[in-house]
Amino acid sequence: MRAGSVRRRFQQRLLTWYRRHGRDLPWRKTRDAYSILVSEIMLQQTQVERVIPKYREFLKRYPTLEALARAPVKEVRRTWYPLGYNIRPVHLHGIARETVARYNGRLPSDEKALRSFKGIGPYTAGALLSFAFKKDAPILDTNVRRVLGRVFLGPRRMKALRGQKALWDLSAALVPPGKAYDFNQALMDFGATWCTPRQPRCLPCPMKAFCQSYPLTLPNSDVPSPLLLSPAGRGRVRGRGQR
DNA sequence: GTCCGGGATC
DNA sequence: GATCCCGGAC
Repeated sequence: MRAGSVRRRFQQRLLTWYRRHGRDLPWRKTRDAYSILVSEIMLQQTQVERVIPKYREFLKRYPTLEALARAPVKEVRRTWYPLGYNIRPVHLHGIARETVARYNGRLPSDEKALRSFKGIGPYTAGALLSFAFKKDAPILDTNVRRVLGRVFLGPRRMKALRGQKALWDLSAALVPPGKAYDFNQALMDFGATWCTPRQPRCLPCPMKAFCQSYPLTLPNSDVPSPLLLSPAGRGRVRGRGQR
């Protein structure tokens, strides 16, 4: 199968999967860049279920970037509690103030300016470009890394991977022009709810015909082999992941 | 009780 | 690579 063909099938199948299985999340109902920024900062290292109520509370208290910029940072930290990683509200507040001071209150929509803010790294920049500004930008977080690694590379080439550039390039090559928003949201949902770290749903997976990791069996879902349980075996076992 | 997962910073 | 925080899996 040619690479371009796999790419198109992946795009098409992912978007079809998303129409049926995509999550209904509050930050997908808005076009307001500031609201999307708040959601993305909250979603760094924090699960969706914990973010949802705090996202609503935060936006009620600070409905606009200007309102957030006016607030004392100490109060913003209190509002943030108990989401954790408490440098994040400080960064978010700094982004709001800097945007008011340097960008006339409008979040910049180019990557370089976004990355210049503390608290916006490679992932969040891509998320803002595609989700808030509807640009054809790639994203790469651990969900996406896992999905693309499994489907396009397989375990061998994944292991051989050094940095992340190859996966960024792959993510970029996959974005269907004009559909980055839906496609990237779909990638996130697929990684979070389907192609999960543990017990991925391989059997009903729409990608299994061309997935480089199908069928995936995790080390800890194996039936314990007699070798591992025997006295001779036990002495040589070093935790999970034996090959 | 311990381990795993998860972006950005330094 | 260490650090930040916490929920959930085991």
